[in-house]
Parts: sequence; structure tokens; C-alpha cells
Amino acid sequence: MDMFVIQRQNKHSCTGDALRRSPRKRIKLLEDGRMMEEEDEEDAASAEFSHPVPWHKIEAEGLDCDYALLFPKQEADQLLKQLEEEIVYSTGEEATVQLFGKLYNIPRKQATYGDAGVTYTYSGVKRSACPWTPTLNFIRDAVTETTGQTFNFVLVNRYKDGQDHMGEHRDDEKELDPLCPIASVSLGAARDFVFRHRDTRGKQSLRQIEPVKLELAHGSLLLMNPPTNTLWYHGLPVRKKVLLPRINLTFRRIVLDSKK
DNA sequence: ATCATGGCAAAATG
DNA sequence: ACATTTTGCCATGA
Repeated sequence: MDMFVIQRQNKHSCTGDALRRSPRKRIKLLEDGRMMEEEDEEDAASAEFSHPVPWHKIEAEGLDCDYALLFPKQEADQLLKQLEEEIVYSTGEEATVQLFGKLYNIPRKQATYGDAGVTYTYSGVKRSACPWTPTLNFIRDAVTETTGQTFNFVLVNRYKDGQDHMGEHRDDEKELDPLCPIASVSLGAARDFVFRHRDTRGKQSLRQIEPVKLELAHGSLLLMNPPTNTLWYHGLPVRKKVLLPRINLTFRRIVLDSKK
């Protein structure tokens, strides 16, 4: 049985000054189903002294991640429910991949949202992102407030159960800002998540570096800091015992292509 | 022994 | 020029 070890953040070296306290806000659900944010009274007064997010630092050779619970369960439940109503996933050709001459359905559902004018390339086709939905916008703001990073794009992956998965890969598209961390928000069923160093893959790997495995919880935020994303692959393996859906949001910064 | 899981190979595309 | 993508098959282990 594999161990899923996460080191406790050293409180004296709070990762960074980039990382901030948890947004002390609550989601208020209006009668008509809309949401609004509500500041915690105590926040303004004791901002400097409020509890920092209990970040966990995850480190290995060339790997640098920060993990924290961003949303408490009740909020996370609410956000998941809203996303299940809002998100429109790709269908048809956009939901398939061709390899070895055959067409396969991608073993998950995908959608992309972002700022107006942001385009991304997926399997050779340039597309523009859908405009932010209220819930995505809310979550993006929460991530920005907590990390100090801004994002103009999000890839939504929905795994209907433990059969849905994603093979090991890197998010190293050229259009991504290589200096910007990728922020991964998880909602729904907890899933195992595996990092593997690029030099340990394949037949006779030149190096022996242990994979880094963790479980991504409901309401969690995983920050993948450079150069993690170039040196390490990550994947979401099949877990047949998982029966409930998970939605993952990976917030990125896409470099606006200079207009021609 | 059954089942879940991990590792690997299959080639067309950009 | 070279990395990528998923399924399926097989070995391993609980």
C-alpha cells in the first residue's frame, strides 16, 4: 500500500510571501440562486493576525507545490452544485482523441473558460475560451486572493467517477506563462494524484526518483510552482472504488498572442 | 483466486 | 525531430 505523505508546512518559513491567508469570506446563496460574497467582520480588524492558510509544502527534486484547503465543506458543496449546473462541456469531436488510427472518447469531460480574447490551442485547433461563469469567477477571485497570482484562463475537467481519469502529462503548452504557477482546485470526490519525474519514465529510466503521490480533497487547492510542470509529469489514475464525480479547475495564465 | 493497479507498447500527428 | 495521446494486455500484489 502506497503512502500519501504530505509534509507539514514549516511555520517559520511560510512559503512565501506569495502565499496569503485564506479568504475569510462566505458565499451567500440568494433566493433566486445567485451568489454573493460576504466579508467576515473579524477579517478587516484582525487581518494581520488571522490564521494563515495551513499550507502544506510538497517538495522533491525540481518539484515545488503548495497544498491547502481553500473552501470548507459547506462552501465546497455549494460550489460543486453550482458548477454542475453551470458548466457546459465539450462534445463531439472536441471530446475525442485520435491515436493509432482510432477515435476514442476522452475519459473525462472538458471545458474551457477565460477572459475575452484569450485563445488556446488544443490538438492543433485554435479556439477561444467561453466567458467566465459567476461561480468560476468567484473561485478565481478566491484563488487570486489566496495566492497573489492572477489567471485569465481555466480548464475544467469533470471525472464522473473513478473510471474517468487522465494519463500522465505536463501542462507545458507554449502559450502558458512559464513563470506562473498553475492553480488546481478540486471539488467533489477525493482522488489520488501522482507526480512522476520525467527522467524516471520509460523502459530503463536513467534515474530513480520516487513518484510523489497525494490525495486531492474536496475544496482543496494545489499550487504547482515552476519548474514543477516542466520536470514532472502528473496524472489522475483510475480508482474503481470511487463512485462519485470530481470537478477539477486548473487556473492558468495564457500569454495573449500579440495581435497581427 | 479474484480483482485492482501499474507498466509498457501500439503510430499518426503537429 | 520529437513528444504526445488512450487502450489493452500482462505482471504483480492484496
